[in-house]
Amino acid sequence: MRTIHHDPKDCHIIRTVEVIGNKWKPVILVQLFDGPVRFGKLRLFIPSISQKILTQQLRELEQDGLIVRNHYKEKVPRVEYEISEKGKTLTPVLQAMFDWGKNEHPPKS
Amino acid sequence: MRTIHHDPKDCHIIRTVEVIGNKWKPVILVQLFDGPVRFGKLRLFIPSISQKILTQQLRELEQDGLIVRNHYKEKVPRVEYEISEKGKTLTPVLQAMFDWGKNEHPPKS
DNA sequence: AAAACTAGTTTCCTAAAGGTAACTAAGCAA
DNA sequence: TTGCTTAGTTACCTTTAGGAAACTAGTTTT
Repeated sequence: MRTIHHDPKDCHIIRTVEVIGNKWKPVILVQLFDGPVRFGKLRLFIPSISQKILTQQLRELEQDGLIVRNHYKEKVPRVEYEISEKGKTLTPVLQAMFDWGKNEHPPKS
Repeated sequence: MRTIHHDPKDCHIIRTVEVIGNKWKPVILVQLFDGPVRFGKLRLFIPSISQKILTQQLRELEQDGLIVRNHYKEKVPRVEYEISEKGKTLTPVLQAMFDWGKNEHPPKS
């Protein structure tokens, strides 16, 4: 895996980090792996994220083609986010991160 | 994988992100998976990182027990960094990130 | 004695990320 | 018509991350 990167974009790891290497995106994506979720439910599932940041991260994930936003214009506005086909290719990454946090780096006491 | 996290630390993904979810740590760790590397070599392998940030990230990785710093007091100072046993448990995470960047998110043109 | 090499540290600065709180718009319900 | 709900937006601010450049200290080569 060791190589010199003249252009940072030549590094596979750097490109991955640019897409999901921030505080919230992995958390959001994991929620969506179990099926589509509404905006309000995401706020419930991740209480420590602010509304502004949640919206912002969802927009970026949509722009990167990892999730799909479905706006149902019913009586009351309903917006559901679901993982895209490209998003599903991240399963091994997120599963490995989940497993590591669970098994190799559990909360202290 | 979906669960409500009252305390953010209860989320396995969040704990993982806190340790390796920044711009440089995954890149540094990947370099070390192929064997111990000297400070100067790391700078060559990752030309886009600044010296200050490289030192800082290495210190944090050492504090988190993911790497080991070996200072050989020879004629000319020689410092080698190597992956620790705990660091090796991150292999599935970093391998998945590497593979995703390579196969599912290649550089455009 | 001067210059170079290794592995840093220090200071100062900019940019990006994240957070709080208040506001919005459309529809519905009392 | 006042208020509730959903899914936001906006303005403002703080914190964190990252970077450039200069300096350091011990040794070694010329």
